[in-house]
Amino acid sequence: MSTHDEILSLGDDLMRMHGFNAFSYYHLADALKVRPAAVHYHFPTKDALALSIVNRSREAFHAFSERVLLEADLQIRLKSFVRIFAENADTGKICLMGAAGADFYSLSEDTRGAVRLFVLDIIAWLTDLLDEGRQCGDFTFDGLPRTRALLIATNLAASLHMARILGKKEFQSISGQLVKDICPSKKSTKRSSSKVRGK
Amino acid sequence: MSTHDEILSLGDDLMRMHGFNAFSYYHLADALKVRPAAVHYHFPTKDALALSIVNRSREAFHAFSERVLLEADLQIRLKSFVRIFAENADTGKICLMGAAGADFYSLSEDTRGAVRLFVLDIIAWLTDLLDEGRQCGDFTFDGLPRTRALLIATNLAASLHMARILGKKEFQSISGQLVKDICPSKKSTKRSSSKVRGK
DNA sequence: CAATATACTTACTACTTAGTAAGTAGTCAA
DNA sequence: TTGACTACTTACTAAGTAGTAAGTATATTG
Repeated sequence: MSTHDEILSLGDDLMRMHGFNAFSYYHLADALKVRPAAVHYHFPTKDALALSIVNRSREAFHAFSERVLLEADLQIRLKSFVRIFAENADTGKICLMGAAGADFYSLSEDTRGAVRLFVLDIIAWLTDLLDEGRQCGDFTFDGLPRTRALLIATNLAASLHMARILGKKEFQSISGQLVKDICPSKKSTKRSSSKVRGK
Repeated sequence: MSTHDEILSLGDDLMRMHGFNAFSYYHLADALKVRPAAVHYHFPTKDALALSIVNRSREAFHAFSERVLLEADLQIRLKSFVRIFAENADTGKICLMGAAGADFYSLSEDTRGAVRLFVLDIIAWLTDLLDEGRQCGDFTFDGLPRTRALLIATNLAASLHMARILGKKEFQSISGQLVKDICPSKKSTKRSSSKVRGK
């Protein structure tokens, strides 16, 4: 991998592990065994780096959405989406939405715009998946597909914070129930369960 | 208010607006019209300040949970909880769970422990509310009350990120649907809505 | 009235930070 | 082979960082 791409990859890791204000050109340079000025050569300002990190993630999500089209089952598509977050929970990272949202006011207007487009892409993809899934009976939920997409995205994003604070097992509880909530099963319905299950 | 308390209040604002690594002793001192050393007098290290900020929020939540006991209606208690987040959405701040979760690895073990206790308090309170509410028919949901509490807490936490990235209106959509999801209404059920409502 | 404690200030240190300017080694094309 | 281009390096600056040491004004108390 080129130095350019290694900076982007490490920058993404650092941004989602420690936050945009918690790493410096020195940290990047030191880890990649180059001088800080080499990082400035590829990304003149820290904001230029942030912008590239966000756009790289956006491209990665486009690649994901193309890849997942090979899978016909909509429930499995959803689970593939959840798996992206599960991998981050394992490594202790949060998602870019969570990281960029927390550091939002440290970013330039351009970078905030890129974050906005990135999140809109995710919400649009999830909205379409849910809409299509409800029409064919693969998913069951109340309200607008877009609102449900926002609910699921916020669940997954903050689950990564929960995994850090309370432990990785919490991610499994949250994401497991989240999938159950919208995937209709044969045995149980919303109403019947209100008394049989305990605390 | 004393300088000590003003530092705590402003520190809390800055931590939740810009992040733990995005403000300095100078920022605090400058805003409060004192010298940076005065801030060190009250909070010798930045970590001591972070710890106090977290414990202050925990105490504030205890006060909230006592206050809300005056309200008998469990649905209204839930809405009071949601209102705390709505106020943050308005001012552009995120919640301490979201902020401390993002900056988790910049905090000391002691402070992380305090964050854990703070989040556990919230989850315990919400779990009890949901459990009691399901038993008396005020709330309807699948799964364990604690899991549902985690789902609601993560929804609200990341909704504040969404409010920053996509706009404040998104918070209303998310929190509105979240409340609808568990508050049984007379007219609509989970199943009947799957075709009448559009995208 | 003297001693003590509180809540600061001034003055400082050692270090980190993003960013720049100028130079260099290697490649590649005309 | 010369001249440009890429991908760096060395060397530097100005500003910001957490944290410390010593001094000071003002109450409070024995």
